[in-house]
Amino acid sequence: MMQDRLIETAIDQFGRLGFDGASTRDIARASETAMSSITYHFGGKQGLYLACADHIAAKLRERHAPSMEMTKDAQELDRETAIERCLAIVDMLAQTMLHPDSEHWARFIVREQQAPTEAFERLYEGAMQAVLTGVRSLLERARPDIPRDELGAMAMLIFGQSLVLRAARATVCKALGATQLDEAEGALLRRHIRSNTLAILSGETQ
Amino acid sequence: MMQDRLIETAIDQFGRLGFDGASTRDIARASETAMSSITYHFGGKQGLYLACADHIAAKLRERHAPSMEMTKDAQELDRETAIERCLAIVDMLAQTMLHPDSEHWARFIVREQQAPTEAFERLYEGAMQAVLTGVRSLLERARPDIPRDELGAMAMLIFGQSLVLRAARATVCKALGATQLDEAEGALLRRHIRSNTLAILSGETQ
DNA sequence: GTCTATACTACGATAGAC
DNA sequence: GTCTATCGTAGTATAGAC
Repeated sequence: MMQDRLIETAIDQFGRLGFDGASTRDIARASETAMSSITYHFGGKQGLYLACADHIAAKLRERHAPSMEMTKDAQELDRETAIERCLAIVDMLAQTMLHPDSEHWARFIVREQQAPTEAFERLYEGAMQAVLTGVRSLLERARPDIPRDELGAMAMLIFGQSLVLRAARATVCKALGATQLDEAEGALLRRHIRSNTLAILSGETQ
Repeated sequence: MMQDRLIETAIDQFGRLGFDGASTRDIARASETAMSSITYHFGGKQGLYLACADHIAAKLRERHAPSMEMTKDAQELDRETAIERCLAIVDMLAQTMLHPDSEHWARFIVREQQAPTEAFERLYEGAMQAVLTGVRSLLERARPDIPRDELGAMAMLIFGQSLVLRAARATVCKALGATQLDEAEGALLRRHIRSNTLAILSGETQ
């Protein structure tokens, strides 16, 4: 399908060059079609951009479906199980950030975070919101000492350890003395993320 | 000075729109000068871009000079003092990420992280490297159980909690149910960053 | 040093053939 | 549904007046 082909290419180009930097000419050429196909299928550059956001949200939702399953019965879990599930979800997120496939669309998302447009709403409501809500309900069991309205903040701070692997990838590589993050570095980082998160979640219950 | 005026405007525009999205016409107009001033002072758009990176590095270096002072004698510190200083530096970083002034240049940096150019080298060598090295030496005292070649990774993961406040600002706001991060949200986040980091640094020494 | 004027290139959108 | 051709706009760079 030509539409998917265009979207895949566009996510890469938009992520790399930004909305203005990317050119519909180049996207069409790389997809081996005419520029006017974009007008036909998506109505224009803006329409293609939003279609990219929807596509990414769907991928994300699919990828984190197993994590979501683990948060369904959060209310009934004991503390240790809740902690263990949090660790599993955080590790899943870390793996996503380390996975080469995430390179293209992660750039797209990070860009939207800086200057949110309608595309960010689609990303958030289409995928992020569910993960955030799920983890929040697990944190409620794992850290009953924390007020409920502060759990969202805690979730984001914990996620930060994983998100930094994409959002500040260049610096992470420098810090590790590596040119890229492959199997060895990934394992090391995941190990530390796990033990750090465990330390945080095992914190005082008062 | 017209050069500074152009740089300030350019950091904002480049950060917001990316290298291609920003236009020298607009930057010149917003700086109330002619477009050809950019050619004269910086040689062209690319030169202006690199000058922005140098300017940001200098600002960062200045801002974190006190933190750097605290890492000078890291070798001689006892564990508790090393931990306390780490917490202070991490809090300083969090404050930087929360400070409204960082909005403009933080966007610039995050952009460079995604697709590093020569500007990233200038940012890293001009400012980030020193902070990273300093914190690594503190971590060596705070967590003697961690192999030395893994301390860079640890530093970045800990920083991640603060960096996420800029890199994923839009999602952080959603998670807090806020439209922006002001005094109240900032205090809450800093408090949790501190206690999370303390939990991590107080970890097993084997 | 700073301006105006201009040359040249590339962009997105669209009309119309097939 | 996909192509080619073209229009109008906006980009950077540069030459030359002051």
